Amino acid sequence: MKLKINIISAMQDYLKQQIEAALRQLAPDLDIPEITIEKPRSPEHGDAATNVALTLAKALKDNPRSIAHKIAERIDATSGYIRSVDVAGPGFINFRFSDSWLADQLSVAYRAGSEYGKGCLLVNKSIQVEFVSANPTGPLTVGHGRNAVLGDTIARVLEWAGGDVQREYYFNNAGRQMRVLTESVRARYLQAVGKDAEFPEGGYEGAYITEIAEKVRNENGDNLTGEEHIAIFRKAAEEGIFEDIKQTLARMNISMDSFFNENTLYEDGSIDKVIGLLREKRLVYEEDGATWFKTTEFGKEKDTVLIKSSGEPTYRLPDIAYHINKIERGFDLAIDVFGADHIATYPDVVAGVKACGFDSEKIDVIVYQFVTIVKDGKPFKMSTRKANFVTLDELMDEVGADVTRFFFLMRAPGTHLEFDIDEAKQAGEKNPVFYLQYAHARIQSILRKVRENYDYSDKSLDFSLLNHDSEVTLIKRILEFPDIITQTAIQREPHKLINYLNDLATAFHKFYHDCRILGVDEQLAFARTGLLTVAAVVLANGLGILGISAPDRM
RNA sequence: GCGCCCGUAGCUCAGCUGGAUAGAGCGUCUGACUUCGGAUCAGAAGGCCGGGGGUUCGAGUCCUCCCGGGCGUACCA
Repeated sequence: MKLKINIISAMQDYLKQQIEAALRQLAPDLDIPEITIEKPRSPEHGDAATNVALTLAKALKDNPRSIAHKIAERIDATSGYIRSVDVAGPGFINFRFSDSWLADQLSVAYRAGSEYGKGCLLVNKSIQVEFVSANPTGPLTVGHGRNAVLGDTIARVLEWAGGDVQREYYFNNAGRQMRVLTESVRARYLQAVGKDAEFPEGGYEGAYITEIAEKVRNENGDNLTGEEHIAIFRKAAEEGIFEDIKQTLARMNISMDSFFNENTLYEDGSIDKVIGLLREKRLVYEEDGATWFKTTEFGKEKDTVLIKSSGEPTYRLPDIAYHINKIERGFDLAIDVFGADHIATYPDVVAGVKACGFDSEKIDVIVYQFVTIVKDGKPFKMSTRKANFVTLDELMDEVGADVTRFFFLMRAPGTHLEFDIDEAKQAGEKNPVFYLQYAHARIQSILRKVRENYDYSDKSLDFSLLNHDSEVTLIKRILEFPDIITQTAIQREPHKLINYLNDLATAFHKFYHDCRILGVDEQLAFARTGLLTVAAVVLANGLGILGISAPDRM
């Protein structure tokens, strides 16, 4: 389905219907194409425009402008929806919304109150968003931040579109990573109690490892030197790190609904079942002691190992089983959020799920490009193992959770994000997030003053009094909000919501400079108060979807 | 080598899936309230949209070939 943003959908439907009716009169035999209505870039071209006349020039054997005129004169401009229809440029038809229609729509938004913007696109859809999914080998880093914030924000916007959303964190506490981690903790422990321990090759060097080792020592004493105590270190490492991770997420306004341990897929036989199903389809074979998946059948250059000759599965096998598990749990849609480095696994998983007879269409992926950390003016290479990373907690200590979330969301997921630590730190007052928050706080301040000075009542608000350019611009922005949410939910690109909120805040600030509330005619003052009430709702709701606070004072 | 992503103002990035004169923030320069919050607003400067071909009424957007970055391309996760 083609869906254009920035056009109020009711208006869009109305215009389409009008144009179709005109076309049926003009050319009864014509196969009417999908009519696109868009918002022109320049306000001079009206509030909405269509290019049908240009696209139909060939089919109708007429020049676009002539067609456009014929359509335009068959459209009723006195219906209440629009106040003008014009033909312009090479054959565009431009429409202008009527003041009364805008006032009516604003009134609808006003009555919706804090619910304004909620949609029904995904109502009755159960959706799972899986994100973060970092194995418990260390604190979350700035690198994980983009994943976490994107996943949570997309979950929020899907909820606003009516979806029933579950946030899930998938982890593996049984693989090689965890063994190395455990060995690292144990080595630090042994060193602490004065034993001559060799630090494992490629072990985790962060200070948090030493802290966990210290904790084990405090709780269990100095006698865990034998190999038989390894489980204690493992458990301490996993639990300690997971606690940190959950706290970090909570600080960022993120709360998971479920944690899924990869291990359950082994325990409940899912792994064996997948291998069995793939074997039935003759997509699996043994070679060199390993079990291979015939990914060449799906256009890949090489087949892929599912079970190593050591008998240990690669991560791809549980990944397939896990996604089948999601579908079996009944989700209508299962979204994965992962970084560009995992892109290669996605086709294998989809192919595996499909081959096992499940509907892989229900799986969707959001791939985001890497975050380049810039520190002291130069790129900063990070590695969890080497412990030369910046943790999310450190970042939030410096700039706060709101700024952190905003930075990760302000760019399209598909583009590389440059996160300049120094800039974020010194951002302070000029930070873009404050522009939005300030607009909200400023409106709240005005609303407080109105309550102090007037006996404000919304019983008989007359929004048709709002005719100033700045008022009309703000109203139009406000009316775009529900469509922006729908669009963001479909495209899963939260930066579009940010751009919109920026435009909205700009429209408000402009209004503020041009139009006063205190001291003008009371009916007008009340209408403006109503307008600002809705503007504040949109800012608060928009920021809420981004997981960012909307302060009343700052 | 092959696959995916990216290349737009000095810097960081938008650009509504092919529309009209390519935008914003930061930075630079110039202006603006004796009343609602100057964390604001108005204006200026700044561009061969990496480059060449092509597709059509129309290309930053689509196809192709180069150039330049990132990430994959493991019996690592």
